[in-house]
Amino acid sequence: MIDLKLLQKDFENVSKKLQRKGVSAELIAELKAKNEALKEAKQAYETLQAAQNAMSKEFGVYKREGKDISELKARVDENKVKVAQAIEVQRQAQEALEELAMAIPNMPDDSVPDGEDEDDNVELKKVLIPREFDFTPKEHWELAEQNGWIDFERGVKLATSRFSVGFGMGARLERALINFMLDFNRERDFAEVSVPQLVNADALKGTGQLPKFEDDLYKTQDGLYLIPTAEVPVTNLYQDEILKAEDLPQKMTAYTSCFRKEAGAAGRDTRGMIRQHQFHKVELVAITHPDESEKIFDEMVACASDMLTALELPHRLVNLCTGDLGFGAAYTTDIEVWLPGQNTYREISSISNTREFQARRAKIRFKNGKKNEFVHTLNGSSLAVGRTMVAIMENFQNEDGTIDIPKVLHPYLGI
RNA sequence: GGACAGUUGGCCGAGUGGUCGAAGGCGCUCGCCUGGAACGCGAGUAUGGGGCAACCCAUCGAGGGUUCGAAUCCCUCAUUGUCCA
Repeated sequence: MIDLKLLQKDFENVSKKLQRKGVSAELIAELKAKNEALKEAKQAYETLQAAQNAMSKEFGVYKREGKDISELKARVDENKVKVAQAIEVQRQAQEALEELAMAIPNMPDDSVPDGEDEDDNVELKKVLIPREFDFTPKEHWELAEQNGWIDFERGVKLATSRFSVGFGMGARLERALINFMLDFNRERDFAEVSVPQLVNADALKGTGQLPKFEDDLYKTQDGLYLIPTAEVPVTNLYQDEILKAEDLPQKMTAYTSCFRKEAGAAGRDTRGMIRQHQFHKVELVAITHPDESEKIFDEMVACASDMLTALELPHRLVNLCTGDLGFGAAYTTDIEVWLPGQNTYREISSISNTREFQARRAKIRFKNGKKNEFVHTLNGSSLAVGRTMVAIMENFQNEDGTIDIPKVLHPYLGI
């Protein structure tokens, strides 16, 4: 959630920044008006309630002294009606404000380039030079089927489209990658955590998936949701807590399955395992002191990029433009891996600094001296496991369709 | 699934209708004491919101109700423990 105090104090600036993110000026003005309306309603209620409380105290005195209370009770009863009305006004103002505020995205950092969509993202750097093929490289689904690694049809049989089944090396490689990634991250001081893969609505509100993106989530009959990313349970570990300054930063890594309806992606990446309803991902999450978040962001980007380098996978870093930036992010670096079969770079990791945006929603604070302040939260994939498999298949393929395994994974596969 | 018992501040723990945002203890902070420390003594020590401030509002697992007034009574839910199936 954006800082409503800042909105009041520096309306022009906040408005300008949010408009870069596509929020209309009218909506921002409305947010300010609703915030002011709530403040007014609160003050009205509190004044009446203070009177009510004072009279109630008097009541005790009257009773003790055996005085006649009928006149006092009449006054109190009269005020009570007003209090009830004021509460209702405040409740409505609160609801109206929250509904609006929760649907407003984070302000993009000044460093975020303007742009419509992914075509306007700015390349920061390339790492490793893609290999030259002396044959036409195949796409991963062909290789996956040829090697018997992935069975797409049986995935559909068991569930529906966008599900797949791993067999043999297809299954083993997945597990090897997960272990490799977790070990790699742990060596860089990201502590491993194992978290629930179903969460409640509060957790999803905390990280920003709810209320706006409910359509993309699988929901159970008990009101729990399957997580779309480990970012949700890991970040919310500290929901509604006040951390000690010396406990920061909290750097964590977690492996989970991720579940997404991909509601807005009809027709995109329908073949292969680029865009599945269920996929595996190793995630990095950091909870930091505000002064430290940019430094740790760089660490996270380096961690994911170095992991790809260790896997010998060519990739590039791009700075997301305003149009491609996620709801909660102040700025994001995507890492795109080279896919020779598709002859293009595709996203394999996305690292974001949300600054206070999630911390304010999830009420994650720390003691800064005497004062409680919001932490900064960051998250990033390192890496999406399925897409890493895709990248390995396409980059390590031989002319006969066999696939080599990156050296760094050999110990994990007993080769 | 059923029965019973819990859920109070950083922690432990008292509190069954008003002076309770909450005794007492531990911990922590500051001061005194000391060559320095321990001990001892004194003061302070929840969170959010509003106000320059005095101060005001809210919060005792969550939500609702009774009442002029609820940590305390009633209802629902969550959760923990123990026992039963």
